[in-house]
Amino acid sequence: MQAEKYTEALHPEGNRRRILPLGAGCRAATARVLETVGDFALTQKAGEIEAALLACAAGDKSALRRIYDAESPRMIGVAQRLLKRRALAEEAVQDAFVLIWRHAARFDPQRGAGLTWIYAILRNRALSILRDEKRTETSEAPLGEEMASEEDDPETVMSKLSDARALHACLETLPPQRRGLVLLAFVQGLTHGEIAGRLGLPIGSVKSWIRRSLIALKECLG
DNA sequence: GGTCACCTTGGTGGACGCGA
DNA sequence: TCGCGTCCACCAAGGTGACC
Repeated sequence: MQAEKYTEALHPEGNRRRILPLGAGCRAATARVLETVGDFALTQKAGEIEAALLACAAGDKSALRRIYDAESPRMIGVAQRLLKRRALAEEAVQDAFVLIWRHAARFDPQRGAGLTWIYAILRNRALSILRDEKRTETSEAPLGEEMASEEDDPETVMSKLSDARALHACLETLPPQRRGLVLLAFVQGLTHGEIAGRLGLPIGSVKSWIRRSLIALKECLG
């Protein structure tokens, strides 16, 4: 497996066990939220990630290592949020880094932020794994479905980034505190309890705010 | 809108049985 | 006796309805 091979290269000591839920699907929105909760690191790091991606495109393996060290814990958190299972989340992250390395040359900073590109690939890979899991559960699933590998193509991923703009616009309509809650829950992967603890709110309020915010987002998206 | 209580779901660990 | 698989109870987290 290429993914396993690459994970070995990234972590020769085999130490891959780290959980730190945090991620970004939309850099601008996330940066604003993180600013709200007092974390400026992401905005500063975004430039470093893009630089590392460009270095990867030039064949610099250490650059990929830097991205892995900086983002893999958060990526696992995001993937785990989607896939529920730690093992699948790690698999998704490994696959994502293989794709990132393979297609780094196609990354275009003019079309989107590096973090956005990385997390779009990760999210897409996680969803593909999720589909595969469901497919194995239901043997009668149609065979002619679109192959996951096609969607894994970063070019396709990049083209889909525009679809996120509608969601981004709808997020903008939410009050900042509500937007922050939604992103903390679904982008950073924090549990309701963690959010409640961090913001000093009753857990019931966190649940209600998230729920009502999601309803508002659904209405906004039509 | 904020909060609480209840229900559902998924993960985890221990107990138990079975076969080598 | 040991290893493995299955079952079950418990717990944490998410979702939802209802009350204030």
